[in-house]
Amino acid sequence: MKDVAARAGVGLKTVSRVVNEEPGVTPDTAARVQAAIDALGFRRNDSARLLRTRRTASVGLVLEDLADPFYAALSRAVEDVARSHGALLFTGSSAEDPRREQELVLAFCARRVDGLVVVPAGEDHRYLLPEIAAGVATVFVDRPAGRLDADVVLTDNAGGTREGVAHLIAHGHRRIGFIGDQPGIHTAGERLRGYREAMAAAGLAVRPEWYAMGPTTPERVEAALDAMLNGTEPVTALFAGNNRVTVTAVRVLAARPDPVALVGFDDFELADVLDPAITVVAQDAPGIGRVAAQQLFRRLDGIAAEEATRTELPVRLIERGSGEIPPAR
Amino acid sequence: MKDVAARAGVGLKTVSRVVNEEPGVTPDTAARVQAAIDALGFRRNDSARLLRTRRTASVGLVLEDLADPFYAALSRAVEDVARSHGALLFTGSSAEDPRREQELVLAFCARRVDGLVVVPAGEDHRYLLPEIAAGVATVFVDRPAGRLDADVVLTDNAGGTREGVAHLIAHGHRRIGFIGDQPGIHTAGERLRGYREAMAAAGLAVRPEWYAMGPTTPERVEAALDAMLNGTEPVTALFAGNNRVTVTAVRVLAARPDPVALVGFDDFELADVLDPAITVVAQDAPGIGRVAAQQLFRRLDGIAAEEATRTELPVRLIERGSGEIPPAR
DNA sequence: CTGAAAGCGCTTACAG
DNA sequence: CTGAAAGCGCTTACAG
Repeated sequence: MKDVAARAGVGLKTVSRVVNEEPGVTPDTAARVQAAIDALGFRRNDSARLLRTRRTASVGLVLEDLADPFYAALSRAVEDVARSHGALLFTGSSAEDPRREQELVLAFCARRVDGLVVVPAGEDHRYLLPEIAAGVATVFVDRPAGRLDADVVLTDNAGGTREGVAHLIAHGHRRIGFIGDQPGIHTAGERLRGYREAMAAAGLAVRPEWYAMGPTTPERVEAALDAMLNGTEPVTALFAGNNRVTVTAVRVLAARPDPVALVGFDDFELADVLDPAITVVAQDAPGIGRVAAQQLFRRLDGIAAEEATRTELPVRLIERGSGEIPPAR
Repeated sequence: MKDVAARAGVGLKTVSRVVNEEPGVTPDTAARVQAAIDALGFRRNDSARLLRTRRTASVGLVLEDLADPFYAALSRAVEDVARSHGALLFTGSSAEDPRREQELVLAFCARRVDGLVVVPAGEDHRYLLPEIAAGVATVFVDRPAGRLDADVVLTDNAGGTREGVAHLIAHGHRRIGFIGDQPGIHTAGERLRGYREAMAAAGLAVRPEWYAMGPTTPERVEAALDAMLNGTEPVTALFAGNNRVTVTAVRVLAARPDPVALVGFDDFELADVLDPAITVVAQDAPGIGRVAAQQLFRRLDGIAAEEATRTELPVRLIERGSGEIPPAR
C-alpha cells in the first residue's frame, strides 16, 4: 500500500479510501491511485486489515468428520450462511477425539475467528470459558456442550425415535428391538430414551435382550441383532439407532428367510432403491447447520438474547416399505 | 502481550520468548511470565503473529460442493495433510459457478493463505497469475486448470472407463451404451474418450444413439437410457459416466423385465447391498486429496520441481454382479 | 478533499 | 540472559 501511495503521489490514507471505496476522493485522484494499484498488482492484505478492525470475518467449524455425509451436509449449510454474512469458514475434524476437538477450537480462537460452530467430541467444554468471555460467539450443534451453558441446536432425537417406534407399533409389532451407538454419546442416549418412552406409552414391556448399545461396527451390530432374533421372545421389528446400524441391519435381514420390519434413524442415499426400501426417521442436516449458523451470527450482531438457547429441530418419518412390514406369524 | 510484560515486569521480547518456548530465558523469569499469562488469560493472537512471519499456516480449499460425498472425502484428506503440516484449512464451495470460484479463491488469497487446492469450476484461471507470482502455491484437483500451467492431480478417467467397458466386452457384450455428464466437463469428456477407445480396441463400432452426454438429471438420464434400450440395435449393457447416472440407471433398469449389465464410474455407499450389487470403477477420493495436498506442501517447502506436475491416480474395478450379467439373448 | 501520526499484536534484527 | 526499536500492512482518529 505504501508503494501504491508513493507511485500515485498520495498519502496512505487516500489509497485506503480508494481500496475501500470510501467517499471523499476526487475522481482524478482516485483514477491515479487505481492506476498505481493496477500497475503494481496490489491486493489488499485482509489479514492486516482485520488485525486493525478486530473482526476477522471468519468462523470456525469443528465437527466429527468432514467426510461423513451428515456432517458434510451440515458444513455446507454453515458455509452458505457464513458466506451470506461475508465470512469465510475454517473447518476441522475432531475424529471424536476430545483432545483434537480442543486443539482445533483453540487454534481457531488463536486466529481470532469471530465465532465457532462445534459438534462436541469431549464432555467438558469449560476450556472455552475464557474464549467466550473474550467475545468468541459459540454455538454447539448435534450434541450439547459439556459443563457449559451455551447455545445448542439439536435434532429431536427422543421425539423422532418415539415416532418411529410408534409407527412400528401401529403396524402391529409388540416385540421391537433397538440397536444404538455407544451409550455415552448424547444422541444415542436420547434415542434409547425415545424407544423406551414409545414402548411404555403403548403399555409394552421391554425385555433386556431387545436393546443393545455399543460401537456401530458390523460385527457387534450383527451379533446384537442375532441375539434379538433368536431369543425365546424374538423381535419382529427393529429400530436402528443410526445410519451405520441401519446398513448392517439391512445386510443381515436380507439373509434371513422371514421378513423383519425395520425403521432407521437418519436417512441415507439409495434408501429408496433397496428392496424393501427403507423407512427412516430423517434428520435435517442442512437445517441444523443453517439454524446453528444463523444463531451464531445473531450473537455476533448482538441481536440474540443474553441467555443460551436450545433449539430442537423436528424429524420427518419417511415411509418406504421396510417399516410397514407386518409382524411375522 | 504488553499487559503480560508489564505485569511480569519484563520486556515484550521476553514474553514472546516464553510464549514461543524459545531458549535463553531463566527458569525464574519464565515462571514469572507464565504466571502473568495465566492471571491475565493471555492467548497469543496468531493473526498478528502471522502478519509478521509472513506465513499464515493456512490453506484454502475450493471445491464444487462440500456436501457431495466425493468432495467431502477429498476435503477430509486435504485437512489431514494440512494438519500434519500445522496448517488450518479454509473451505468453500463454488457450486460449479466460475464467478463464485474466483471470489472464493481471491478471498483466500486476500487472507494470504500459503496455498490453494482448487477443483476448477471455470475455464480460465489466468486471474490466478498475479497470486501465483506473489507466491501462493496452487494445486488443481479433479480437473486441470484452464489456460494456466499448474500442478494438477486427476483420476485416470479415460483409463478407468476403458477398463470398465473392456470388462463388459469381456463378458460378451457388443452393444454397449454410455451416458455421461455435460460434455464441457473435463472428466466427462475423458470418460467418453475412454469408452470410444475401449470399443475401438475391440473392433466394435459405436452407433450415435449409444452414447449421450448432458445434465445428470433423472429425467434426462432416463430418456437417454430408454432410447438406447428401445432402438433398432438396443444395447445389452450400460456404462454410467458418474454416480448420479448410475443411481438413475439402477432405478430404470430395475423396472425392466430383461436384465441389462451395468458398470458405473465412481463407487457409492450401499452399491454392494443393491440387487444386483453394482460393479463400479472406483475413484480414490481421499487419495486424490492427499496427493494434491502433499504436492502443495512440497511446493511450499520449496522441494518441488519448477515445472508443473500432472498426476493421474489409478482406479479400481470392483466386480459386484451388475457388470457380470451376460448379454440378453 | 487529503494526509501524518499512532496503533492493531505480534516478530525481527540488534545491541547490551 | 534480556529488552528497546522498528516494522509486518493495514485502519482509526484527527488535523488541516
